[in-house]
Amino acid sequence: MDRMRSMKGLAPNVFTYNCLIDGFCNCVDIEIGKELFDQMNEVGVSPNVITLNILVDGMCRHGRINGALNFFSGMQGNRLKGNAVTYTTLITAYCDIDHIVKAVDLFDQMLASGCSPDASVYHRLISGLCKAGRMDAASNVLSKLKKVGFRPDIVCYNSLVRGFCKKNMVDKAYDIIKEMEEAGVKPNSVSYNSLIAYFCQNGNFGLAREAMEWMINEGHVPTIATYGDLIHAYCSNENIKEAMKLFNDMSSTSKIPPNTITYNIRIESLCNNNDINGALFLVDDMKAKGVKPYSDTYNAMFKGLKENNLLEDAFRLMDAMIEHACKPDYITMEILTGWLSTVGESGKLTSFIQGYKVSPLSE
DNA sequence: TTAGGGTTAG
Repeated sequence: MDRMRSMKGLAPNVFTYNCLIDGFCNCVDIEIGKELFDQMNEVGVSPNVITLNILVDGMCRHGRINGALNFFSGMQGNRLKGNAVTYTTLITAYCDIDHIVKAVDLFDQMLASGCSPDASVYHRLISGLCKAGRMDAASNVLSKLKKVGFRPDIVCYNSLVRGFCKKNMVDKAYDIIKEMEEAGVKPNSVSYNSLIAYFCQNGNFGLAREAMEWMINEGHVPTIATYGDLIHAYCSNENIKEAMKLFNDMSSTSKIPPNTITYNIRIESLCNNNDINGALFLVDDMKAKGVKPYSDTYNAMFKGLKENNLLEDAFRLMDAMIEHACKPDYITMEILTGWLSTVGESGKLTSFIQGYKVSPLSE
């Protein structure tokens, strides 16, 4: 931009600034984005609503949601009014941090300010309310959405199905599915998976498998999440045989190979049953199948190894983490700190944190 | 040429 201005004598316009601010907000530094915003005013380029939205979104993405709201409020007093995009961004951000009251408040504020919401604003709010388990309010917003002439889409319906299932209101979930069919929005695998998850959580394997059949008859294949739910539920109910069967079916018949989460479910279950060798075998199996273990895989293992005080195996896995650049998270640290300090191996932990291997059998 | 992407498993 500097070269454009000085060498070509071209003045940057609002597009130039918006692109630049977006770049700084997304990957470098919000403060520079704000400085550029101030600079626009100094050089007489008027920011538009897109400039506002870029900054609001940037602040939200950097966890500065209240800062974003303050910035927005400050602008509203001046010449910049928000639009549906501004409100969607803020409502989504507040929903994500479970400040659902604030999200609803912003929605009301939008209506009061005369800014007309689009379908997206309704969708986000419904999704947020469903996640928060506020199904009455979600149903309410759904009615409003329809009243003003929008139509819920598949994602919006799925939020509702899931929300009702989580609240043990499965009849309501079925009502939504019925409504979807009537509205010509075909339930998809996500819709069925919500029902399957509900039955799994209640240990109702008969109905879970029935829902899976229903899903298949409707032309949807079970997904990695379908299998994950079922395998987890079978493990929790100590029906390891059935869990194993599904796990093996995944690679052979279903052509959906188990992923990291599927492995984690089984590894956790084996560790809980003190079958450490079985769990270690699965970690090797992951390697053989090219499935990458993440910190939670290691955490499950460390927990099991700690219970059984199998230090050498833990050192081996700590090295594997270093080798594969898998970063320990706070859970890893919690498990290892407690364990290694009681057995007088805190030195290993220090090396581990610094990214050095710990295993080479120190004297 | 610039802005918002929301639903599923551990």
